[in-house]
Amino acid sequence: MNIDEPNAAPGRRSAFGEPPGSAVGLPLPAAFYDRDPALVARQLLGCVLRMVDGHGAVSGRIIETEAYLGPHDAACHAVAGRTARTWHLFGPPGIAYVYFIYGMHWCVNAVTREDGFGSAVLIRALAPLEGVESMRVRRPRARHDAQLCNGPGKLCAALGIDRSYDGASLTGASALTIHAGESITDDLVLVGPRVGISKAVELPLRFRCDSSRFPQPDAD
DNA sequence: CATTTGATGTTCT
DNA sequence: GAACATCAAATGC
Repeated sequence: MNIDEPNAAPGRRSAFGEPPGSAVGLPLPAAFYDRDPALVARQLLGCVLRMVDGHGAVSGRIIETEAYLGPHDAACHAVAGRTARTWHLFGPPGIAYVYFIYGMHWCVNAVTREDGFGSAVLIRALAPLEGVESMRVRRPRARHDAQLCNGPGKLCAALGIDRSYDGASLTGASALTIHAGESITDDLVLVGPRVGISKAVELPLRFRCDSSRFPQPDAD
């Protein structure tokens, strides 16, 4: 796979037997994540975050991300150093950094750059792809399917991501993975400052795209 | 519609 | 003790 174009057509479809139209590709390799988190955040748009448990696959296309650059970035958890909480944020590229926020929500990041450097990309929103029924069970208060995964806490609830996935590999051979998906051209990408940041520079580090342009999952 | 507020607990100052 | 990479219900138009 060419990590500079992870969603390019060749090799996009995986051999894992996804239903036709799921557009789930190969798991992204660790080298994909061993780069500038802002670039990784942009290129994760259109890729697929996927959880496989005893009940089957639950997944969604990534439609919003946020980059956290490193210890020099006042909004990044790495500013506090490598503590028990941020241990995996400083881990090798391609693992998950999962943390608990506001007393009730989990958030999942893809760790970027080399082992020992604390930077990551927060996965902020998904467009549901597989396992919508499981998502509805896990998020009974969501009134519409469009609201199952349209926030960082919501998508962790919908996929069942919690502390037990902190430090887990995202690159394959595990329950939680990120796969190549649909290519997102620049004209579909909206860029803005990070959400809810009072400190730190207001660089355009948030990336999002509209889910309506993607192939829709098969109706139930 | 938009804006405000309550829930809830960990982390850091 | 305050802040927090949030969510959903309640309130105000």
